[in-house]
Amino acid sequence: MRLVIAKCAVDYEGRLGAHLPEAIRLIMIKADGCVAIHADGGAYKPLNWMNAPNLLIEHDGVWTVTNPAGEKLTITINEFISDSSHDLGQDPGLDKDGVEAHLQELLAASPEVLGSGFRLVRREYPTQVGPVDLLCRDANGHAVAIEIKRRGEIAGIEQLTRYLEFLNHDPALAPVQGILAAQSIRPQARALAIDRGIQCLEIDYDLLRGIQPNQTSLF
Amino acid sequence: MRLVIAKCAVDYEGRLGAHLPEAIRLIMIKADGCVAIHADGGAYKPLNWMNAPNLLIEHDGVWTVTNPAGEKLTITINEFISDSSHDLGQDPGLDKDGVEAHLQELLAASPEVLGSGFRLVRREYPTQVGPVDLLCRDANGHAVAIEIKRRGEIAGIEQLTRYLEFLNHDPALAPVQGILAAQSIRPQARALAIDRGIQCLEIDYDLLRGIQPNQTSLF
DNA sequence: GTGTATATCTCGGGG
DNA sequence: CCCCGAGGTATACAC
Repeated sequence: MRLVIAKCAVDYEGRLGAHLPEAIRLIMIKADGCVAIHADGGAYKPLNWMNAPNLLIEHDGVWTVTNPAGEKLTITINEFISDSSHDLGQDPGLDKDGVEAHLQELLAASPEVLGSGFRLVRREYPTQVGPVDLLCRDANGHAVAIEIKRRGEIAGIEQLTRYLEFLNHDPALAPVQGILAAQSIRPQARALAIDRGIQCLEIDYDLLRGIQPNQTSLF
Repeated sequence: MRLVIAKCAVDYEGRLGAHLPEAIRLIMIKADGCVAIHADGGAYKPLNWMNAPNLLIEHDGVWTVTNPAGEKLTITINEFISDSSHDLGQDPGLDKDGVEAHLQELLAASPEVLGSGFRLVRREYPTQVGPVDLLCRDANGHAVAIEIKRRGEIAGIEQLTRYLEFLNHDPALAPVQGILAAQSIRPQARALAIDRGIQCLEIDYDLLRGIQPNQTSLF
């Protein structure tokens, strides 16, 4: 990784156009060739950037970064303040815990949590407007579509509403009931769910993680 | 801005849990106090981060960053390789060109592109659930709500659906037709649009930019 | 502060 | 390769 502190102006032409007037900034060049310009505020977003793969040409204080998509970043450097390089090596990567995928795995393994007698038909059940997280049958054999979220918000209800709209076009499934399953559900999402006849279920992630799939019916 | 290259392990506990095993990384600390951990690939996203406002405590090679929301980032440093600071000053900020607002300006100036005989009623027509990008009247004088996007996706159809729902409460407007105008429209968005009786229009931005508003009716 | 809409969104997965 | 959905989305703006 190369880190350059420099007084520079930056121009981007690609998906849109963007211009940065001259100022002192950090230019970060990573081992994979990607480039990011950072100001001294806002942890997350660079002011300008180019992702790999791309081509960096340094010529007389003007750096040109181009990529196969035809995007172009031009860095005009008027004063170098610092320039250093370090070999960081390969990163072992990030372990995450508690994302939606985990919740989906756990619920797929223990559909009883969603309702007594529930059994899983399949995960990621496809529709014309995207896949439903879980499709189940309830104790009476009726189809139930489950949308899983870490945080239940209005968008989740909208999403489930779309799926139900299309699932109910299929006579082999209709009528399909809907459940929003989330670790927490905001009052507005709950209100909208009630209005649309969608059931809300708050799921305790830690509790669920403790349930072994083959022990749910044991005493 | 302080830049530290160090062999470190990182733990985040907050909206989810995330763990980074020990490796050499860049730790970036900005003037506003926010912290970002970068590996040597992927220009945009840090591996871990904490946005301002937060509190950074350095204690014996263990850095603890906490914020008011109760999130916590722990950086355990086993070896410092480099540690430098620079005063970057205030950044003048970024100028952008070619975002949705531009498309809206161009379509507002040339409503004929949306349909023969279309005329503009107003931009950002207010409703209870947010402003409609364009409200027009078609050749027959019927109201048409236009939602403008660079890329037409499902969210745009949902948005327009909400607007239409409320616009149709107004007897002076109802019935209101809907159009999604975008540079490109995804198949799922198109499917949902058809299902809801919303029209899709793909707009050529470059072509539109070439049209002069007062020349559309000239030969 | 909450809610809503945008983003050069990034990133990863599946067909 | 495109398409789609999740994200610790972040960020800006209106109410």
